[in-house]
Amino acid sequence: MRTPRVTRSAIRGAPAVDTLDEAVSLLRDGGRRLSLARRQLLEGLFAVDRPVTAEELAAGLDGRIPRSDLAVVYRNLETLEQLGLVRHVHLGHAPGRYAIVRGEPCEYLACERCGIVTEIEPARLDDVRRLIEEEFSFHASFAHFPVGGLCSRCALLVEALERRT
Amino acid sequence: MRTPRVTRSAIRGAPAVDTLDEAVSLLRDGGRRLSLARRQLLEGLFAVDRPVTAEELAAGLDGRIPRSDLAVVYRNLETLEQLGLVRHVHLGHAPGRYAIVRGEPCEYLACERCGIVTEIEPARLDDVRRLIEEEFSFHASFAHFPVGGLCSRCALLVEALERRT
DNA sequence: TTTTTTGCAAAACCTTTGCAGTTGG
DNA sequence: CCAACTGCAAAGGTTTTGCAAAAAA
Repeated sequence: MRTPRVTRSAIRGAPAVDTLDEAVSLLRDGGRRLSLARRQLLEGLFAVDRPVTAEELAAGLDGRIPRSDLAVVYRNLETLEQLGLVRHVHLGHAPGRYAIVRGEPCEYLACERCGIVTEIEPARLDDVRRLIEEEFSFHASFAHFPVGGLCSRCALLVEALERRT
Repeated sequence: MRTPRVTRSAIRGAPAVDTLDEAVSLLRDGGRRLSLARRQLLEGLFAVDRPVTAEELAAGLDGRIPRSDLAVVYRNLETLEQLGLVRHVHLGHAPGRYAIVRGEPCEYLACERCGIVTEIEPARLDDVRRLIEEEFSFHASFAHFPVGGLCSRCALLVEALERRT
């Protein structure tokens, strides 16, 4: 783990960021400035409202915002994440995906074979979390690193392949 | 996901590889040759018997095996993984760690704050797996991507930090 | 005006690939 | 002998860093 760090957004019940104005306030509260690049980044994140890569953001989200510098995008995502306005998820080996913090973080199941990703409302994983908590005293979260494994389709496929061995 | 691929080792109940001789047999069965580099790699993996990085292997595992070329190490780990002799795990943002397939794959809990990694005997996660299977028809595994979250120490710490906000 | 942020270039980091030469079977 | 493998160098993909110039407060 390179940078152990826990932000507002990592915590259940952390306040959501519902509007650009609210985001701007939080930015200012954190002693940071609202640069043009920053405003456009936030606009893009609000506009798509799904986890996107830094690359996609720098490329302008298909014309939704002006293109910009990739390094600046990364730097600003990092800043916004520290302030709890943004969070990111690692889906398999793919580049990280960033999203504005709106309500509860989504959690994810990611098939390691076909790459399909399923969003899960956190409450639906509470039993799983409880079980892990009881057994291991560990507070599991699948918002930053998803549940890995095989989707039902791939599981069947793999089972079939195995039988033919 | 760059390379969707499922190997012998990803499957519960896949045969263990307990000795170098056995590994060599499986290598030959797969139509591959036992080069010096390959033998030394296997020796190293058997010697440490814990997940190590390609870098550590190329550096000779602190003198346990001769140093070697990193690209060759990666290529051979890939080969061995395809044959089901090796598997790897991604712990946080760190480089992948490779281990010989000995019995059941370990599964892991990885704290996202302090980086501590806990090995879990797979059977102890069967209830969790069952719950996820029933609810989402998804076959979870925490051998390749661990359970993320906070260890109890960090959870307490974060809670304390939160209260002071 | 002062501190923060940008823009660009370069590097860092992990991993893969190409290719000429060597080796294992 | 010949396919498989090595060794080296180079590139690929993602993310970070350094620094002079520009912009925010």
